[in-house]
Amino acid sequence: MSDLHNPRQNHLLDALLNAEYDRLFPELELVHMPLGKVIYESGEHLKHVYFPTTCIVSLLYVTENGSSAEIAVVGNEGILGVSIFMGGDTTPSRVVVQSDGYGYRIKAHIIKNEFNRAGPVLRLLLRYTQALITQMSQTAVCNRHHSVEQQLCRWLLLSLDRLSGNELIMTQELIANMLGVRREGVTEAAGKLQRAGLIDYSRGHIKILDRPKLERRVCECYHVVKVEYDRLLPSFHAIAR
Amino acid sequence: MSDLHNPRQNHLLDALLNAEYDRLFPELELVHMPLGKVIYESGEHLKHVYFPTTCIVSLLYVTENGSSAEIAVVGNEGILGVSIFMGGDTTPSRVVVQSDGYGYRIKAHIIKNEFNRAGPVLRLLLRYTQALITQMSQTAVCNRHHSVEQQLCRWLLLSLDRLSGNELIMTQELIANMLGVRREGVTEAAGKLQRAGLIDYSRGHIKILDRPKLERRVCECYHVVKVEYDRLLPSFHAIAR
DNA sequence: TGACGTCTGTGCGATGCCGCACTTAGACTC
DNA sequence: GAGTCTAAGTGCGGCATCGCACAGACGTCA
Repeated sequence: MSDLHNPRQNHLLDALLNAEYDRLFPELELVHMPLGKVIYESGEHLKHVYFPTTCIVSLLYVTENGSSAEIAVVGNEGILGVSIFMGGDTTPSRVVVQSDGYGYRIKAHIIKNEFNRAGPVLRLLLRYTQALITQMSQTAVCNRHHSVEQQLCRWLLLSLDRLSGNELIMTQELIANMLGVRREGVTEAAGKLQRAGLIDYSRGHIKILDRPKLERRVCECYHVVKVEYDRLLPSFHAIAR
Repeated sequence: MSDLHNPRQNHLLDALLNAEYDRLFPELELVHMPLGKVIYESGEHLKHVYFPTTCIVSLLYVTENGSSAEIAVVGNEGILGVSIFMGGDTTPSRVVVQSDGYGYRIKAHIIKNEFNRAGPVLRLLLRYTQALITQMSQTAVCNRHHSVEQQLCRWLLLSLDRLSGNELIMTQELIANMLGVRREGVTEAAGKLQRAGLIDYSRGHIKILDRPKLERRVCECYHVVKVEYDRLLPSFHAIAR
């Protein structure tokens, strides 16, 4: 495997002790996760958990009339498929790749076995799950109280935190689906940010020009979640090792 | 202790094997949970988990400007303070009693010890936590896409499911705080439901007259969550025993 | 180079919710 | 029975977002 791809790029895997890492390593399968790929369909029985390394993935809920809303974003800080070890084996959410990249996956029964050792892996995964719960809750509040523009800022920052560069490949149409708003609403909000010099975009490419200003314009929701992630998963090494 | 109060009124406690139940029983402390009582303040270090029996409790997130939104409802089907065993020891949410009643609490370190046995109690609590995650996620979607009236129906049904009778003690002002909308918005929605003969209310007393009609008027969110709870925590006995 | 498809911008009326102010109506107290 | 308090109803202007329609603008590929 090339230097390009290394399981330790995922923060959770990187936090493991050598003993656990060595047990899991042979079971890790590198997978390409292309833009738009549906990792789990709503209600589907989950066969693997995924540890994203360079991709970003969205957890979406889709309503009966076809509209959708993003519940959470997961990148190299996290894991997909928590319901496998939480005990449900499936969830009503749909999981879609939002930014092309790679990740490692591992068969459900392997991670379950590891989890059932009730050691550092269990503790790490549960702490991550709690951070995820915070993100979901804050999303609910944000949907209720904040403007499209603020939510767009939040979304950009969430994505940026999980990327190496400062450019996103993403159309306004797709962002609108994530946020559960109209495409025109995103156009308007993005236009404002562009005019203010915070971002620059064209035809599916978004460049972040001024992150500090973006952080000042975003609603509190972004910061609340970030603080909670940092608190729960600080130096990862301190938790699991 | 009178027959009125019995820990087995809480479904999670009721699902325990005798071995686990007998270990926990001496540690259970009956507590009155009066309307409006703040069980946990946002960010506070949690000292107990609570198993509601006759009360109903709301998980709220409060924004900087003072507006709030309910993230989830917990009654005798659940437990409060999941972050204790998830590993965070605290959460950014505020937890407030929404309907007067009782519950049992247990010291944090006791439930942690039990959890760390990695047996049926752990499995039960994690499955419950997953159900809770579903409720939170669906709340986020509902906040985004559904009308105040639909959300009021959902809220009424969620409360009703956790009560013995068909009457709620709750002002429209408080409901508005839970839903994160204006009081007048609730007045309008409740007026419609009353005129349609689904409910009857006056000065803080709400009677549900026609539950089936309420279920037909509610958005899908209610049903999605209910189905998931039933799936994850079916006959509780099957899980833990 | 030209044609087509996709992405983005704009204008419009409709709507649902907001914030505020004020009224009406039960319930409780003295 | 009068006064007081709280819960609930109503009216009005404002605003954000919606749904729809259509017009440019950029890329791609023949």
